[in-house]
Amino acid sequence: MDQQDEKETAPSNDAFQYRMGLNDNKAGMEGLDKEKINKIIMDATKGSRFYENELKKDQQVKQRIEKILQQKALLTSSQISKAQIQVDRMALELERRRDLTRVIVHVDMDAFYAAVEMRSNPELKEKPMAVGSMSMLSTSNYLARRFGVRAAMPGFIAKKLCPNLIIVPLNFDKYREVSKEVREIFAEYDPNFLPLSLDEAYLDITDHLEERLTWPEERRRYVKASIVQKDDSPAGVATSTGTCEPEQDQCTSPVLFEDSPSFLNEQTPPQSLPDPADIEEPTENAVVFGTSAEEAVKEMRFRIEQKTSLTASAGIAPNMMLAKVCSDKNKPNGQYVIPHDRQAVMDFIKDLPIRKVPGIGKVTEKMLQALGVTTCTDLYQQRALLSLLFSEISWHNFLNISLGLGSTHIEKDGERKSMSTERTFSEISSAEEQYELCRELCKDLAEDLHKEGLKGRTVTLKLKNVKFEVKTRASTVSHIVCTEGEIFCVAKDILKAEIEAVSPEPLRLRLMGVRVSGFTSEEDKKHQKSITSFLCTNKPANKVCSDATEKAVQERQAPYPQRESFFNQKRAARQQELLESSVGTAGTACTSKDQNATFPVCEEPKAGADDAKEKPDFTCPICLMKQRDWDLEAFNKHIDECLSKSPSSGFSEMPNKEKHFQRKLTANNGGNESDIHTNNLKNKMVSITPCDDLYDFVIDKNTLCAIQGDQTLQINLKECSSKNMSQDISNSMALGKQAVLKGNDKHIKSTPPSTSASVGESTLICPVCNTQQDTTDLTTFNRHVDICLNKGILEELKEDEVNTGRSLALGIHNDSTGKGSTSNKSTLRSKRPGTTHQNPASKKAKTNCAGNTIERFFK
DNA sequence: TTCAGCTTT
DNA sequence: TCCCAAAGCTGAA
Repeated sequence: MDQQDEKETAPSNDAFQYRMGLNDNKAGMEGLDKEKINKIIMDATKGSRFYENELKKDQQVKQRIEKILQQKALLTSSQISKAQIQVDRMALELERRRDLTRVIVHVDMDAFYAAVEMRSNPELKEKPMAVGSMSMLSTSNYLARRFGVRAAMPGFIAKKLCPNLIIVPLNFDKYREVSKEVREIFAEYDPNFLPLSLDEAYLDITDHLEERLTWPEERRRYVKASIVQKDDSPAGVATSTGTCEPEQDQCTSPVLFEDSPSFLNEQTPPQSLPDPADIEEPTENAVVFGTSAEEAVKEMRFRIEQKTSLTASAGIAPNMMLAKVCSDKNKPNGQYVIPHDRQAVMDFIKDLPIRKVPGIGKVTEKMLQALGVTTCTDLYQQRALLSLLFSEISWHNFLNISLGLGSTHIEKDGERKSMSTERTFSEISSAEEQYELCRELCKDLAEDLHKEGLKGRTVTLKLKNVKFEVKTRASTVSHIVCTEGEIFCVAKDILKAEIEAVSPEPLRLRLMGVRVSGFTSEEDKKHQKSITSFLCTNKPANKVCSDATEKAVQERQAPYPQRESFFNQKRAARQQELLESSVGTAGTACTSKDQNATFPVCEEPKAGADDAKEKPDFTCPICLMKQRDWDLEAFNKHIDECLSKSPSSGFSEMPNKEKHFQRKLTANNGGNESDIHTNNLKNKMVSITPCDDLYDFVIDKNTLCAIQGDQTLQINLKECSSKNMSQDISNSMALGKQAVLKGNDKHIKSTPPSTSASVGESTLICPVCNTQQDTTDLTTFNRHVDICLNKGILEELKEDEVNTGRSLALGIHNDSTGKGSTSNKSTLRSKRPGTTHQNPASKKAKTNCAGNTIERFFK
């Protein structure tokens, strides 16, 4: 927003002078002069931790400058001449491609938030006011700016500059509402306009202008409406009747500047003087706008003001870079145009300070200044030098700027690349509170991600300590994360590592943020769906398939008999048991929804057997890419390559069918967690057979975290008694409990399904065949489970083959049809749940448990 | 490629 | 008592 128009124009060696800006201090006006403002700010900040950190950052910039100057000193004249030739060649090419045909407009609302607030409360118009809080201001009105009160300044400092300053809290809903009205107008000039924020947008009005030429005068005629200030009630549409004279008291347009020129009397800057033939005389309250770009933009601004009683400034130029610079030129409530010819562009660029150019900020300005570059002319003259000292991207950018070039087509941003949330607070030093906060952030972020249907693989934790030092720590996991639990599982490990890094000192934080990036593309998602539904026969419908998909799937399945997988049969049996055992008890273990969830509702849409034969659809189980038109050999080779590329990891990356094995859950978390609080959990097998299925399990010191789709179950192990823990776990799962279970008071009280879980040495129940094993020895038990699993998958694959006509074989043995070849078998190793995620502190130390290797390949 | 920090808006 | 969100760049590993 208006941070741009508040961009400091004068560079400074002082870390704080950047808060200075235009201080127009008109004669007779109340306000402060520059020195006074500087002094007040300095007094208010000097010695603070923030100040110390700013000085530190300043030092770092100085070091960068020194480095670049050293590099410069090493350059020979021949290097520079060589570079000159290259750069000039490039400049020539850029010149050749210069496009002056588009008419790009950058529109920026004046002091937007402040103006909206003043519109709501006209009393504020006569007072210095700002929008924000004591910690930070978003913007200020022009009266407050005379005191040096500016955007991005903390409120408490602003108060020192201007004790009478009124600080109004932000109200985004209100700003969004007004923004919507403004955007409706933008859309009439360019339906593909690009909003940058609530108060700023780029428009390409080239097409509009062409069309405009054919418009009759009537279409360019607007009646000036009265603007009666009411709370949040802007003026009627511009063409409405019943207007009042501008001189009347109620007609307070524009809202922002009582001393600014009224719209129609506005002093047009010399460059933007319209062709006298172009503008037509207003008659009474009507005004007719001409057909030129300037007239169209004036009309747009007029309509914005009429509709919202807020003013906007605009820049008109052949490209986005120039348009943006222009919109700042006659701010507030003005516009500026650069005619569409090369000379006009070069004239405009000539003395333009580089700092005015979007993309060149405080640091870049200082670096360039150290090299003697302050204007765009300097930028052009030093082009060879810059090409040797800066990265390619940077010097290309500099060259473009110095030629007055910029993007000529307005492109909406591509797909979002990350999503984050962060919070600033007064110091938090207790680890417990930090984890709690981290969870809260994960929760918020998960909700936001859910709204946009995003899932990513990289979780970044941002921490700012009380010394204002910012740290970011990222962790990329092999599985997709999107739920609170999934994000938290990664984030909390990063946090833990950071807490431990400063131990025994506490980590003293003032900000924490969580970000998720590395989003799966639409294609990935599709393939992900394809592979998971292929491999998973028991995922609750809403977790993987949309309702529509599910319906379609079911319809497509209709001609085929409902097939029960080995696992499903076992599950169904357990369900039955569960239901029977819970009859008559309060708090039934499984809801009807749960029951539904145990039946195959999310199968891969199956084409008929013939179809399958005709159109082999090889989806690689590793990279999830559909490998169409490949022959078997190529496909297997592809999988082998994928496997060799794919990082070894915990079970979380396994396709869902393999996740069945996760129920063989060891409570030993990589060895370091030997102090698992609970009672006998250490190195013990926790066999969990919940009525719902396919959970990811994560155990840390105190928490067992079971994740399934959007559901996250957390069981605080610390607060579970060893006797009841298995029940706690199974109960939670049986009820699909989503709440965080904490403390005994929150434990589920209903009668537990007695057979679904077991803990400890006395009862080990095989999660596959569901029978109790007469052993307390872990190895023996694991062996049994392995045998069961292999048996199970074999049966299931056979069934699959019968039902789909697709031939599958187990790589560890011969294929069951006798037609397979083991020579080029591809292997998909299902890993034991040693670790479920990467611990940032020991990223490389992933646990790979032996045994239970399922090798399968598709044929 | 990934990560961490920085810059910019 | 000095914000928040997102993107892009850079240098290092």
